[in-house]
Amino acid sequence: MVEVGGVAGDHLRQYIERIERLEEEKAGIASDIREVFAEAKGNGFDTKIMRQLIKLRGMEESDRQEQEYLLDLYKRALGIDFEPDE
Amino acid sequence: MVEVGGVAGDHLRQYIERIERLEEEKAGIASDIREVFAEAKGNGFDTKIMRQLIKLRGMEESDRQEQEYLLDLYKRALGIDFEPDE
Amino acid sequence: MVEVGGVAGDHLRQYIERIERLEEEKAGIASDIREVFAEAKGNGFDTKIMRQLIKLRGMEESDRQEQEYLLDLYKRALGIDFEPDE
Amino acid sequence: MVEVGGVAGDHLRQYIERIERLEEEKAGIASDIREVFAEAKGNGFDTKIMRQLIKLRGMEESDRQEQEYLLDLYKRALGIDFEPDE
DNA sequence: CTGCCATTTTACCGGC
DNA sequence: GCCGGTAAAATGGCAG
Repeated sequence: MVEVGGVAGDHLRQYIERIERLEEEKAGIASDIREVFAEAKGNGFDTKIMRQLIKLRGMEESDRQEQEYLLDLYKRALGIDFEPDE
Repeated sequence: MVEVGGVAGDHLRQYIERIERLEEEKAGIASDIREVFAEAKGNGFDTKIMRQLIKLRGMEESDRQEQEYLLDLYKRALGIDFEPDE
Repeated sequence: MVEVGGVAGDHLRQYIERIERLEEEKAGIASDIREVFAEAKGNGFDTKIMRQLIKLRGMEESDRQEQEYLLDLYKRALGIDFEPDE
Repeated sequence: MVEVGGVAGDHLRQYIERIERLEEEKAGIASDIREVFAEAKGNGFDTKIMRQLIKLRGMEESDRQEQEYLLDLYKRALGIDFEPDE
């Protein structure tokens, strides 16, 4: 890419403007997501837990199992039990 | 949030699904952005510089204002009560 | 706080310098922590799991239970099971 | 990491405990910093402005260099192959 | 595959 | 004491 102010420059500008437009859209959607969380929070839901849930749902089952397995393994290695009701 | 399987559960599900849909859209746009970068790269543009250009353009306003704000605070801290209008 | 360049200014400077010194120390320790993680990683440990473990250990038992309870509740509200071995 | 309760477990425990000790130190210093801010506030200083001052001082070098780097990239992007030394 | 960078998440602080 | 916004940490994704 050598030309500036010429054809290549125009192309560069077009790429950049397309990207900027897309990023605006992306930011708008991120804003929508924040709004939904805010609304849920306003109705008494715990957004932190909601985020955990969404992450779990999005996770491949195998990944989730692998992670649980490792965490359990490490707990054992440390001799921790973390009984739910103790 | 107390009901399970009842009204609250429905609301929760709706929030989660709305968010997941929005996140899909967002991921789609992120993918579009990547494609534009890839195309630009294929035409000989340096994507790293493009990213910096975009970042710079995005900062020009918001960040410059932040800088001015900081400088203003700084001046106030150095010149408190020296200005007539305080 | 009205004087600048006088007694109050000196005090301000001293406070700021004390804080900056403390923040340097803090940054140094943060760096040490990163090093330990890096070493552990080099010996085959999964640092993400380690972080989870450390967080669990540092958590109040009551908080941990509350969080687990809520996550379980929300899962039920969505009708998710997440059986460990299915 | 395969051994549990064996050598690997001991290593894990040692890493975790080292990190926890370091994090305690870090938390202690953070607490010191809070105290200094509190004392300054008690003597009539505005902690928000103090924080901005500290941030500004910290940015002066690193961030200014970043700005210069960005501007340099920018100029290169606008003037590629116009400079003799490229 | 490793390091880097952007995004996301968490923790903190000040105001109401 | 909560809530909002703001800074730090951590996770994930991408380029090289």
